[in-house]
Amino acid sequence: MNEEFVAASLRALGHRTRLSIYRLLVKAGDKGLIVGDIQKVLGVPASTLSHHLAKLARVGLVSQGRRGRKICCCVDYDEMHSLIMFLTDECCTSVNLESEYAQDAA
Amino acid sequence: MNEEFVAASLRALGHRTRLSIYRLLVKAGDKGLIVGDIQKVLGVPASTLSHHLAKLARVGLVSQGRRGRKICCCVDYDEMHSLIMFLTDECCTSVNLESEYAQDAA
DNA sequence: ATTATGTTTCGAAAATAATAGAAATATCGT
DNA sequence: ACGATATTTCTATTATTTTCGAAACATAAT
Repeated sequence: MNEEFVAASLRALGHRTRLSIYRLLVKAGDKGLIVGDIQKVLGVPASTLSHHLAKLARVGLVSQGRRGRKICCCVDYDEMHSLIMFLTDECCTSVNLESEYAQDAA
Repeated sequence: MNEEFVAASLRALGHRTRLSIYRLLVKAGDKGLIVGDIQKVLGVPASTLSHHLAKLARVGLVSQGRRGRKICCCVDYDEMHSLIMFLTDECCTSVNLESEYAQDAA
């Protein structure tokens, strides 16, 4: 996770609609959500939604897979964990680092 | 921390230069850094840097205070902690959702 | 007061991102 | 093969962001 990639990931999440999409997918859990269902919930035009999903997928935060003629979207938790880890380790005080070290110590 | 504010904060960090600025300030620690010093390290024109700092300050990730004719910039760790907490609680695994479903089931 | 220093605001250009309708693509059911 | 459904790609428009020089502003030193 280099700085450029982290910035791109944060930028992907740093948009109202995309953050809503992401949180919706988190709520949906492992089985994910069909693009059409996301559209119904958020009321975004199909092409706009597709554009936003592509942006989330490009940085690996969301994965997509075809299921018949529908496409299922899923959160990639590893990616979010890496992101949170970066923010915690590289963008926080040593207070946080202490707790991490504590885990190592324990 | 509502969704709109979180999106704005992520957007503020989702830019190469601004993420570099932020990390630089984290490294600097509690005493922070003078704008001019940030400029020397990153080699960004003064007006551009000022614009980026304003963007980080607007969402509270960075605070600025005048010290004589210089201006000192400091990371606001609470803000970053809130952000990380949001991502952890609202954008992570179903561990959280289970507890939600658990409420329904209970 | 004047000058030097550090930073911001102004203003305008260039780059990037967001939006969405229409056409294209992929798959299913018949 | 054909029509229906789900989604993407194309294309264009509009909106936002980034960039940075020049001018303005604030403070300090003389």
